[in-house]
Amino acid sequence: MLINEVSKRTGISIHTIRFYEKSGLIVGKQDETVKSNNYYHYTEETIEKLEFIADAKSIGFTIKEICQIIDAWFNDKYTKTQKLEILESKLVALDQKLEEINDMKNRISVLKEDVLNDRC
Amino acid sequence: MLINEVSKRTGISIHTIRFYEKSGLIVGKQDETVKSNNYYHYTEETIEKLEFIADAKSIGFTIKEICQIIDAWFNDKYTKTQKLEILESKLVALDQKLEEINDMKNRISVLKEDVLNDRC
DNA sequence: TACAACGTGAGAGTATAGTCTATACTTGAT
DNA sequence: ATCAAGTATAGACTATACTCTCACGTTGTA
Repeated sequence: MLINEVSKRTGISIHTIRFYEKSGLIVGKQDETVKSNNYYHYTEETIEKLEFIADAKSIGFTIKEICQIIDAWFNDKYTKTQKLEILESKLVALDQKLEEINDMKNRISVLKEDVLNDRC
Repeated sequence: MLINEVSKRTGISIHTIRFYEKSGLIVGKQDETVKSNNYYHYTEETIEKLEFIADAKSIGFTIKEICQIIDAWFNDKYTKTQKLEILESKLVALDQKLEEINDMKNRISVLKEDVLNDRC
């Protein structure tokens, strides 16, 4: 499928998709047999990746980190052991985030109590 | 205390502290009785705020959001009801983040299993 | 009194993650 | 054949959150 369809299916703008391609998150293929244009073609894999990217971004992963995860997922850039290490490190980071968020919830709850009881 | 001490106690650079002051997150007071300089003086409240800011930033709150929380905490800019609404909305946002992070943990665990079993 | 260390304000520079514009070529429907 | 809509490339622009530099005045110790 062409970029327009990818954009429509994911809700991610064409500009942003191109930006992600430049950043190495996704890869389109040009059809060698067609010489009149240099249009990029994308597959279902791109859709999957873009959906993953959207979720990963919303929880605070940077593009570099997302790139690592995608490489550990789709590419042969890393060995099996390296892939497992990368994924494990992300799980550890997520556990830490869970903890930090729970701490923050407690702190804000205390603030709320303080406001409620005019201690603030 | 002066900015240098604030910086040393919080580990936040003087530049960043000034940036936070410009952004409205913290406020220093100039001593009116001293006319030879215009040094800003900070209190323990500033230290508390800066520690809160560091934690809030690390879980993904933007400066605008942190500003809102601090105003709901220290300022009289908002009514009691408004303060409670702001704090409640942040708690809801944090609960949503917890959910998203747990979802991402599951997804990455699946990827890990796939790599482990050479399905990837 | 010299001078290093500290303080201020203004503004330039950097990194990240887009977002938009301009130019030019291609495709597809009429 | 025409022309709107789609595509590619390069590069400019924006927002956020710093980070650094410069110029210059102040303070405190030798």
